[in-house]
Amino acid sequence: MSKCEQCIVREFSSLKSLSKEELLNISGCKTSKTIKKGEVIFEEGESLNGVYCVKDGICKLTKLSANGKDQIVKLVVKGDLLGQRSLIVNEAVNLSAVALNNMEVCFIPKDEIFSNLKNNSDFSMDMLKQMAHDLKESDNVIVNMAQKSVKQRLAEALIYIHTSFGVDKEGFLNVILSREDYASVVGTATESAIRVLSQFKKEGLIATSGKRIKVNDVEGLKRIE
Amino acid sequence: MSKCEQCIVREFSSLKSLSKEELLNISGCKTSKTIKKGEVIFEEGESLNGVYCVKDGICKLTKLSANGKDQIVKLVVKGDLLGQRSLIVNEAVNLSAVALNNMEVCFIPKDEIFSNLKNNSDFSMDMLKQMAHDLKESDNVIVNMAQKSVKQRLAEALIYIHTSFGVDKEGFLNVILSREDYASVVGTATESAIRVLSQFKKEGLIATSGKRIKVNDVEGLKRIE
DNA sequence: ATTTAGATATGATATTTGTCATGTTTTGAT
DNA sequence: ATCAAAACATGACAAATATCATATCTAAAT
Repeated sequence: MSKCEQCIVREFSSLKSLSKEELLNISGCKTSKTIKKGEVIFEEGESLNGVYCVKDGICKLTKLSANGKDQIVKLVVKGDLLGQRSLIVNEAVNLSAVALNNMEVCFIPKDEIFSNLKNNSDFSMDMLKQMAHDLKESDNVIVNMAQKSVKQRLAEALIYIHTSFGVDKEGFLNVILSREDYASVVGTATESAIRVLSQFKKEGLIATSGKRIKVNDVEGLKRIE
Repeated sequence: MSKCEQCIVREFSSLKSLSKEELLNISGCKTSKTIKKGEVIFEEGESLNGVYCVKDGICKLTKLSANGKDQIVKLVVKGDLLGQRSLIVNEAVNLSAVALNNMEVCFIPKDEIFSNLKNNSDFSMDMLKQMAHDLKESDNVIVNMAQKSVKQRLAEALIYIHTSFGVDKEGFLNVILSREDYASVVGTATESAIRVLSQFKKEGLIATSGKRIKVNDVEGLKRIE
């Protein structure tokens, strides 16, 4: 079993303040897991007995709305933890996590996290910082949802994915979402998302090949009203 | 100067895990402040050197959107802390705080908070819990904004204010918001908010007297589609 | 290579929401 | 009590978005 201490992901994650001994403890009780594209890591309402540390791959966090549609609340990458929020308040998770490509995750049991929170104030602080950051992001999302048009939201989603997750050798976005997923990110009907993407394509702001999307003109997307 | 130890607000707030000594320290360096209805406590972009503990009154947290409209992100009551998020990540505040009625707040300097975070893991834990809770709330708001109609959002806002902040002897909501504020809570045009409220009134779901609103039929509001 | 379900695309139309104009009511200051 | 400014209200219309229908494309399974 690989050691957490040597995991490249560690330096990006909230785990960076843990000492060698603490990391060894985690290594000893963690379980690695491979998750295939499309598979569910956990589902809204489930109780988790620990957190997942994302070693590789990308997943979406979704929440089921009253009208039966899924809303994508966040995209999660390498280095992020999954499930820490619900662990801390000791509740069932409020979001579902679904892999968007093949993933490598490590499951770290609850007790391990709590004992480190209790004994290592730097770790607590990092966790606090992570949550404070997430909270700020959430505030931004709320304002965007409330005040911007579908076109603007979709343009921003494309820019966000472009800059945060990067592109492959051909220039296509590394994160591949279905049109339905895009609709679910910006909170609109699938047809509306398709229409707006078609328009962006006509205007040369993006190019597509199947479900792969290439962002040609970030500045142009920023100017969308 | 009044002592934090005796402050009724303490038991509701994240400060509840602090020891007598820690509270005495805070008492010694805190400053009490009276804030009048409509006054700004802090503005988006400002740097805070501490947090505000709300002793009495209600305020709104708003964020200016790119189109120049304010979005109300959260309503804050007795017992809540203001500014802890920005303190923890050491950034300027991302929201403005404006009093909705006369308020009593205490300002607690940064160092005091940090030293307690470092030395009292229960306090850190309470802070984490508070943020985890806020994060869950934010997720819910995001989904509602993205998936529900203005009518539904306004109905839910009324229910939320009704149940969370209560009513006066005559049955009117304790929190008095202008129509513009309601629009800003649900993310719509002021005229739209006015129209929907008028409709709710016609349907007998609410009653109004000036800007005061009485919720007559919570169940009816829940059924709004 | 063929099939076929699912995804993407687009038109037609309905519904929701925003904007502008204008009138009325409320509120607070004098 | 009076007045002005702000808040509230409502109509008419425009724009954005959703919904339904249907056609085409794509990718995975046989």
